[in-house]
Amino acid sequence: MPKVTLKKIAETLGLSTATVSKALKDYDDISPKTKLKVKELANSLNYKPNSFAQSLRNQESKIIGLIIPEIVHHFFANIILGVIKTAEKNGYLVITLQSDESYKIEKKQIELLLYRNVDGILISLADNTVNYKHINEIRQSGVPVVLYDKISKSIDCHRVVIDDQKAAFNATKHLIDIGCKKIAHVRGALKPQTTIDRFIGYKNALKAHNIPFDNSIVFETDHLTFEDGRLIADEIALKHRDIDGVFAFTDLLATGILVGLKEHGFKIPEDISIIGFSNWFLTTITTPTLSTVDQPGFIMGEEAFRLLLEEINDIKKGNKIKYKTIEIPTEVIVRNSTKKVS
Amino acid sequence: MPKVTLKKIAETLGLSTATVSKALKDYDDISPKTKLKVKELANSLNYKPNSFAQSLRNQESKIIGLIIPEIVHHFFANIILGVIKTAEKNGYLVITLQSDESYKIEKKQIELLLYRNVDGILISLADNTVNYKHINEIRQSGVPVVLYDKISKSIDCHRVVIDDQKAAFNATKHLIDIGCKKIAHVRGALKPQTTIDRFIGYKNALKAHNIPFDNSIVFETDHLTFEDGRLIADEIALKHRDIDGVFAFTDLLATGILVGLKEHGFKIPEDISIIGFSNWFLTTITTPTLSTVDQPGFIMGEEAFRLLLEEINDIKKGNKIKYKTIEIPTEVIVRNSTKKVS
DNA sequence: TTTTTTTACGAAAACGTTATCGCATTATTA
DNA sequence: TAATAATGCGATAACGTTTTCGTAAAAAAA
Repeated sequence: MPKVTLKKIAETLGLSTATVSKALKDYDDISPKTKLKVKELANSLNYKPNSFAQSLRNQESKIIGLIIPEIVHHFFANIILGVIKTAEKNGYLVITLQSDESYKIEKKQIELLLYRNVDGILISLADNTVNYKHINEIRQSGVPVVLYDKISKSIDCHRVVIDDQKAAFNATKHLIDIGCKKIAHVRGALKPQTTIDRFIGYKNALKAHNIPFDNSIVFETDHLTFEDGRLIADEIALKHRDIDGVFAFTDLLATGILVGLKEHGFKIPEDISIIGFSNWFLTTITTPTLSTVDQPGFIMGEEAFRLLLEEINDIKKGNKIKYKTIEIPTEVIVRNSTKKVS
Repeated sequence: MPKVTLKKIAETLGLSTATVSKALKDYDDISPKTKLKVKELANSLNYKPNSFAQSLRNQESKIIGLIIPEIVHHFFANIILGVIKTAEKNGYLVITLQSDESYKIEKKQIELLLYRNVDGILISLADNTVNYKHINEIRQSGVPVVLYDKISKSIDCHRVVIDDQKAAFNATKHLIDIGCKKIAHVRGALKPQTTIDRFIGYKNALKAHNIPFDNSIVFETDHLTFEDGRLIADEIALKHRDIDGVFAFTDLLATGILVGLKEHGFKIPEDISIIGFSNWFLTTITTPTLSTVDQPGFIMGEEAFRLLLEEINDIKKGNKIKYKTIEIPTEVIVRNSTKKVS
């Protein structure tokens, strides 16, 4: 299987590689007959241009990099899908890497991607990333970056996010609307901005509806696991039986709480309503099914790629770039774990 | 940010690009002093070789393609992770694509990857792929392919699989071992080989333990969904109350059955034991937690990449290749949905 | 017919790297 | 001292493509 190149086609046809190249690209200084001949031969030989040569010549790879903190995760898997599918439609392929939520790995992977001359990078910052030199290095090498989901406000670039405050506000408001009076919040550690924002949204909703904020029913946990959810359920059953609504930071946590409370004999949603966050698949198979806030990963991935493409093209055209932050709307999904108190 | 190339380094140092290139690569016909000078300058200028030029010159991309039927899926996400991490360790990056379980898309994506001159392709066949011309085209173009998970025995290449028959045998055997006498099997449609193999494993286990096979308690469903599981639970509750064990084709199905049976008042595992397949995350959060068969995605991805790399290197060295099929061991994970009848 | 325009193609450089040779210069041996 | 060997570097071609520019030949206009 000898590689078929422009040169080979040119030789068999008695033309120059220049002519062949132009014929295939429909340049208008090539006669229709020549074009036809060339295209026919190219087809029959199953000619595929060598993408390295093209990339080298055109200074673009048509490949972008995607850095994800954790692939095995419903939300992020959806992001990958959104990015990949949109990229493919636009003639781009995607190299995916997982940072394991580590700044060090994130940094190394960025270098890896730059070395491969990707046309752009999509990145969701690792939780322990607090230093943005590595991101700025990307920009200095002229490669566009778009931040998605876990962003930093101190990096000037396109961003795709959800409004965590608003989403949390609406989740809490839903509990209030169905009649909950004593609403707990279960959250993670302080670090990621999302934790803070959802907490703020929760407090804002209480305030907006004249419900006093009570810090003793804000539960903090480090691990955001199912098991942690159960432990918090124990605590609620033991010390806070007057709670009638729970807004949890993630669906997994919410599921743990749900199961834990059921084990303590609480009826969900009759005794306590529970709402989670993210709309993971598992929320559809709990008993009762879990109300949640949909965090649309696919759309976020889609939009992130679109923004990146926009910037790539703007750079090509020499347009001045005005960085945007796109906010993807979230939606409260009401299922059976929250119910109007009648 | 002008690109720093070999030429630039050569010019500032009064050397030729050839010398610079060789100095950086520690050729032994370059003096130590020159090497030092070159490396220092390269470092301080933050020189990164242009990977297109290298690829063009060396005829290798150090990129492989990975085609997955469905990314948003616990097992496949783990495969991606296994591939990506192992590839990264070995200096390769991975372009991931999703075939949506479609032969047509799969075919198009293979072309996409070949056009980009990937050094190899990892692919799990789409359920509706019955024609293997597209796979053979990969091989004809000299690019190695490794099939993983959903393979075809009629394609001669490296393969990574689990032994579905053995795994299903062991799952069923586990039910028998704990004392189940009337064991149902819930399976999918005929098409994928996995369906057939697990069914065979189930039957073999019955036979090996002198339990008569009863086709009326083999339930077939098209969708492999949670909801389908519930429907089958209805059927069991209605017509087959003597069943004391269920081996389901997937964890999701098993979860549906578990929930459905509980709603019908069955105690799990006291009345009926249930075992699923794949060890998805959700099996750890059902009540009771679900016994299952671990299908180790990460390891499969890891091994698939290793085989691919082996073939890439064998081709380089001109070694003759003997195709292997690696079987990744599975393991029955006993949780609370199966219990010894005392 | 001659001049001008149009048409159709090719030469050549460029993208950045690598590896084979060959050739000076210096060091070693006779 | 002369012949030989080792050392250190550079010229060059090659990987395959794209695009600018130049130039023949053919067509149109004079």
